[in-house]
Amino acid sequence: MQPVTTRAIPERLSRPQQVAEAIKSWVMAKGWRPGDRLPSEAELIDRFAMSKGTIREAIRILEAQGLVKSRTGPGGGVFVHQVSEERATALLGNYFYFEHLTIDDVYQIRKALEPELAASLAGRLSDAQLRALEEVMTCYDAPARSAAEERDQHIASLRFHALLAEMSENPLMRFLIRFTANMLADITVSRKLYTQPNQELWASGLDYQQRLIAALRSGDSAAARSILAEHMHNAHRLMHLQETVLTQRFLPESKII
Amino acid sequence: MQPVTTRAIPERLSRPQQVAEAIKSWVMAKGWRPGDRLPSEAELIDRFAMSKGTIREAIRILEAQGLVKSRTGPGGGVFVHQVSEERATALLGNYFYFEHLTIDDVYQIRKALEPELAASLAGRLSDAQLRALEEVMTCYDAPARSAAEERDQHIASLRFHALLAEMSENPLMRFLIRFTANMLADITVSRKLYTQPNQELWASGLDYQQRLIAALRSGDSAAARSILAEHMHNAHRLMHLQETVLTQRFLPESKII
DNA sequence: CCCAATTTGTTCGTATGTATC
DNA sequence: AGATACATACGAACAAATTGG
Repeated sequence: MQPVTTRAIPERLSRPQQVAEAIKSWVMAKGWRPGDRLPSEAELIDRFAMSKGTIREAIRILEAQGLVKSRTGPGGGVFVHQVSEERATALLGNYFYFEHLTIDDVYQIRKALEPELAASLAGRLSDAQLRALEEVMTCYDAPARSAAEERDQHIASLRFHALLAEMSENPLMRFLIRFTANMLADITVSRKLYTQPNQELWASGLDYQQRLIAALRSGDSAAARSILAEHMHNAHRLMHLQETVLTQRFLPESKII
Repeated sequence: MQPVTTRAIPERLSRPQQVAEAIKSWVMAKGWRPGDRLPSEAELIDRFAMSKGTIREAIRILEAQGLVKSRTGPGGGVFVHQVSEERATALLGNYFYFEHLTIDDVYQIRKALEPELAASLAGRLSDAQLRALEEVMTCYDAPARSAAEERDQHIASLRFHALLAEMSENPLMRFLIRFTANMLADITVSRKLYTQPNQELWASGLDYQQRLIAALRSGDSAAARSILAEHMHNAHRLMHLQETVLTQRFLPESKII
């Protein structure tokens, strides 16, 4: 038997990673905010006593995380950058490239969150906001007559929900609603050819947005909650009838509802 | 007046970013899975006709996103890697370093998700899983007598919820419950010195876990839902009494409940 | 234990591109 | 147009880590 040399944890970070972490702590400690400029490459090389290549790799790491952006030219350099919603969505999306999600998974979350969102917004929206919601609704006035039309309506519906989320003051709620909407928008409908669009089902949800906006305007949060809960139930059922499946792919950063 | 050359969008990607995206598409197209080896640095240099430095920066970008890992030595190379929950948590946490979250924000989500989680698990857990939950509960048998003890109980409670989430078959639910728990664990309790721990409040929630486990065992999902809803309400109220505040910092990848 | 092969990791000098003045 | 200040890119050499003989 050999005496096993227990290597505490072989999880040593590469030097660029160490430098990236160091810069991150530095930014935090100094309280630098988006727009502030980090020291130039040359200064970083001095301060960390690392070569240009290593420093550059460290900066790439931070850039990939969305924390900095760099510009060339005079007055250029590396700048602290607020992580964008797009970047955060893409990065989290990568996680679910491997942890496969089903339609049911996404709808379990939507069913829990969306009614709560609606309830929390009731009576708190301005006229301008309510009008903006009504604006997005226009493409709903008729039931879909083809699979393609139905899919378009679904996408439009997701946009409506994303807009609603945008009106929440809760950044986590905003992000999650929009993230799940993006996951659903990024699907392929592989419906059997003989399946007809289910008109009654959409008809039942046709006026839900009018009713929702009325509830939001009057401040009836219980009504808003139940209207959205009912709609989620219908939408989920419709996806099942369509035998919709989630595609597996890395979300491009650009694509956002 | 000069004829302005309208640069469509100055969002040109740097070459390492282009290479990183190309590799990502390549992995997707080839259907490579975690553990599969990418071509060696030398081969990538040939294939993309880029310098070593550029290729390495591209690999660093993918590594920062958690998509690949590289090892030195013979048999080494760059390998496709499943994005870990820790990495995903850290990356999403960066987003909320700038989009400040309040306790209320996090609890609005928890209040919506946790009862739904409990309901979905009722009647679906094995005896071993139920016993594991009972195991974690043990540190709850007495009300806290100091602020420190109360905080420890809170952390333990978060661990209980994380364990419960782990039993869900919904990867999105699993991630979100654990993410929010991590956000809450990463706080400082800045309580006024003269504030005493609120014993009645904890006492009211003392046996909630026993009742929850009973409901889970018997398959009573309505009961499970309402028990957890009630507990969330109490926990949220307690946090307010403690004047707890969320700290703003970049979450280290290691720290997971 | 040492040596050799393989692959990533790091350094440095130089040159190029880009934006500002 | 030219000078300046900055990031960006390249190439060759060397270092470190891992594996197998």
